[in-house]
Amino acid sequence: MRDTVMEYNPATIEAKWQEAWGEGAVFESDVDQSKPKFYCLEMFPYPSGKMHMGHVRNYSIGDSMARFRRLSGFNVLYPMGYDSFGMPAENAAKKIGGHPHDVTWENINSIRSDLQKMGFSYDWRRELATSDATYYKWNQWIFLKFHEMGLVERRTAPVNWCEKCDTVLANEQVKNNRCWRCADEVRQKDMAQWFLKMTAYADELLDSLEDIDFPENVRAMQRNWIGRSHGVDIDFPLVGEKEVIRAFTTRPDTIFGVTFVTLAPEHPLCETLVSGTEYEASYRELAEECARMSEFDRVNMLRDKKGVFLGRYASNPLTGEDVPIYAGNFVVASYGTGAVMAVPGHDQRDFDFAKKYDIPIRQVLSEEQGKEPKVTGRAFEGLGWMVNSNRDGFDGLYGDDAKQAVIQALESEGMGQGTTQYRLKDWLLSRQRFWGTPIPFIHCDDCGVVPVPTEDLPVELPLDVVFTEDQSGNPLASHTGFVNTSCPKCGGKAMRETDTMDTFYDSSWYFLRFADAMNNQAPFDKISADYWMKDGVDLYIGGIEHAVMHLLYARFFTKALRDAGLNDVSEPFSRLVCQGMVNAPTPYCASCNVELHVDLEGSPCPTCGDALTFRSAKMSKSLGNTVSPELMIEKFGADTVRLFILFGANPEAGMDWSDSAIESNYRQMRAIHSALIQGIENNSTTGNMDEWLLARARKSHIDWNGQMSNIGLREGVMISHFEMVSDWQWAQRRGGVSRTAAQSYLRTWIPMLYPATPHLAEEMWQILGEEEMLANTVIDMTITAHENDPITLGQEEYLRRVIDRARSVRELAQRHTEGALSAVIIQTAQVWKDDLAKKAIKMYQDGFNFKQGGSKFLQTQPYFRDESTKGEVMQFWKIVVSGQKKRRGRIYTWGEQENNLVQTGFDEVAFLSANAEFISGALEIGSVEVYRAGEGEDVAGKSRSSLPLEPGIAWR
RNA sequence: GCAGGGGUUGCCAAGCUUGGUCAACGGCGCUGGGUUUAGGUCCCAGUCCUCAGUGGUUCGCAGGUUCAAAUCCUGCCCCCUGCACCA
Repeated sequence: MRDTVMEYNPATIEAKWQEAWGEGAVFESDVDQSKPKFYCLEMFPYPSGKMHMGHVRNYSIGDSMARFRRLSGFNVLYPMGYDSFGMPAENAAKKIGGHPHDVTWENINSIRSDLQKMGFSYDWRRELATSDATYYKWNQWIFLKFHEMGLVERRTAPVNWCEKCDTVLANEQVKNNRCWRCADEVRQKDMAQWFLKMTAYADELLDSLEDIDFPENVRAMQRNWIGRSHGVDIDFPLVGEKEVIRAFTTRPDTIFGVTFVTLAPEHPLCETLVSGTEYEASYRELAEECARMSEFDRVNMLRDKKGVFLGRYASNPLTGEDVPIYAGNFVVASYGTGAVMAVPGHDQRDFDFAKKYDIPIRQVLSEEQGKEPKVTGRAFEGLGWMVNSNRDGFDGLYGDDAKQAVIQALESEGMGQGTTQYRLKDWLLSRQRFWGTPIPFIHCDDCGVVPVPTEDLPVELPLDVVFTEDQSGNPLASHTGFVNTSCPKCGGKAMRETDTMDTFYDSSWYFLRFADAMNNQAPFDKISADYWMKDGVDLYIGGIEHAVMHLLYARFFTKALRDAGLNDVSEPFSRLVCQGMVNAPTPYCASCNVELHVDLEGSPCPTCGDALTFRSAKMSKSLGNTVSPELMIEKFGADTVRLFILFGANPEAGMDWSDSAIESNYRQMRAIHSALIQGIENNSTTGNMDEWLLARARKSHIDWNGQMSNIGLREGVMISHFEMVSDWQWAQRRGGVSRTAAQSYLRTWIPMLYPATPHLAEEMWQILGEEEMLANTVIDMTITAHENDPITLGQEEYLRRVIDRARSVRELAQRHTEGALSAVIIQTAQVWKDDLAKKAIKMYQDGFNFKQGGSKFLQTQPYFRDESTKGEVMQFWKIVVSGQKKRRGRIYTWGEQENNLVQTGFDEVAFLSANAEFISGALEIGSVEVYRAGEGEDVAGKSRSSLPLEPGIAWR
């Protein structure tokens, strides 16, 4: 046995335990109302081939937490699946002339095998792939449910079209007018599309954001995205017409400053107003210019605000005053009403516009109460006191009062309506692509658009489709077997809907499916969902890139499904952790500010010819700076990779890949391994360090549990994988421990190694003689310190400090001494110092006022009356109770350990003498002399500076 | 412009919510020593300045509060992320 366990051989033990876990089905968990649950979830991967470092990081964090919670007695749900619909598979199929189904499964099988090699503790029974009909059937079922609830709408609207992806996109999926996936420019197109009415939940989505434990930036992004603003729709009657222009504003308090009205060029009224007039030509020019440009370019050139007068006037509903109507290139048709009441006095943009076109500027708010507004050459946009109102009853009102007064006046006169606007739009979820969930509707010439009856689900994607590179459009549309069907209502000939769902739909409820993944009667059972999802997924880990899209959709789904009666929970994720990126060194040109491919390492910059330096950049294929997890596992083992990932940085911080760091972590694993072996083989019957080592174990365990409970993985691992090794080694150097203590230490330590490096922990646990796997073990997390622990730990720290201080003086001492040093002389504090310090601590704890009563107390002390020591006593007292210069008095700085030592009358001389041999070894000095100051020669005058716990140290 | 997050001793990075035990955890790098046939591994020590030690100057910059500030307050500078002529 000895030979097999002496060497750390990760390949062997990792395979062994992965198999044992699988055979024992130890990670399978079911609803158990008697146990507290912990639902740990990672954003499931899109199966794009191999597992990459980003995945490794994400899942290493999750797996450690899942294992930690199991160890603590929780019933843990920890599932894994694949977000396997989507375009890359379809595009890959086109390239190789295959079917996305096959491409997808090849990738899934590859990723699954990678996941298993890392030893992640998933309940594999629950594995799912969204491209399976067993999953997407429920997508369709839910869609029909939403349809019943009135949340589904098919309507023709201008939508975002991506040419390259050959499909429409949701608003959330367009960044800077570019497709989030392929970065191709998106253009607007009118199409009949399917929408989910997410706006019906806008308020709840925004308001409940306050109650969930999301990172602040994610919350801010969602808040921003929903973009709720309170205001009022105001009707400006067209002069000489019956029609009105409805404008939305959040600043009704500025209504008396309106000097013109601006319409979006796309506003239908523009056309009506100018048609056949002298203003038509200039309007058309503007409108066409705007239409020609993509929205992106339009935004970019909007520094140049442009507008044209439309030749007509509208009247201010509160004053009857006529103001000109303009069309402006900066007014967005899709926000609010597409019309803006312009107040140049209090809106900088309107101000600039008014200056340019010579429109009057009127200030109707004052910055200071009771004063006239200042003329500053720019708009005052803050809240102020109303002035110059062309109507009684408004001047002097401020802020919300002012706004409310105006809204009330408008409402009572039927000229306006208080309202709330959102930036959030309904979710456009239809896609003109093959590899997605078919939308379960049928088009019938007679009956219109008819839902597929639930008993006919799933509407399956055909497998007999040939994909080719030159193909364009959706192959579903040309698959007659799929398209041709009969109408469920009238039985007549009908056609299937060929649009499929956005893949974000699939991931919007997969966490609920995981709660009851094998269910073939329903998407999930309510009891299971409510058990596992109570208060949401307890820990959800994934990338920040889904802050708005996935996380918003999932929140919407959970609420909508709740209203459908499928579950009780309202928020899917109670604690969200966005793990940081994994970066790696990349060639970098400082002058050009570009990161370059690793192949260019050592060459000059291809653009400017400068020498390249290195910089950390996100691992990416295009830079070639990726590191293959597979290779690393092969080289160092999964446990080392996991340790590196967890110890390298806190979950939310970015981390840099480093070859030397992973090697150092591998060394650490070996150090742990050999310490464990040494511990297991220890047969000593005596042990000087028993008490100390076990006290350390208790303290480490308490700290570790605290850190791990709060996802402080880096700190947790530092304790379990670093400090505890050092403690073990220190105990060995200081005289070793007995078999009993070693065994006890290992029984505390090995389980602590388990969350981060489970294979090694299981192996050692078994060698230790335990029969039950750690995977099946619950350990006591309520370990507390023993009463004597502070003293035990304090003494050892005292020794270390004495040695440290001796070392730091050594060099200086050498300079003052001729010849080699031969002895270190340690003078501990005089008895009276110990006594005074003890009293001072007690007095401090009793709340004694040292400033007032300090010197009076001193005078009662015997050693104070002795003229020869009086000065020293004074000085000492000051150091102890008030400190000197920047350093506080010792009574304040001593911790629990020090206080305990001083108060229990710790005998420093006896302790140091007993350890003289160790000290002389550590300091590599022949002789160690210890005595109380005054009881031996006062070498180098150190007796005076000796303090309790800080003996005077001299060299000779 | 708006919003969110940051700037800590060579690098990475704790701590700052609940001011004092913070010259400030830990890792990397570097230096020295030991172990080893050698290299590697491993172990020990050092790594702001000064000094036979309880001293000085540090935690983006400048002020302020306090007996006491990396930690609280004010202003400024810089960096990152998201949104953006949103009325």
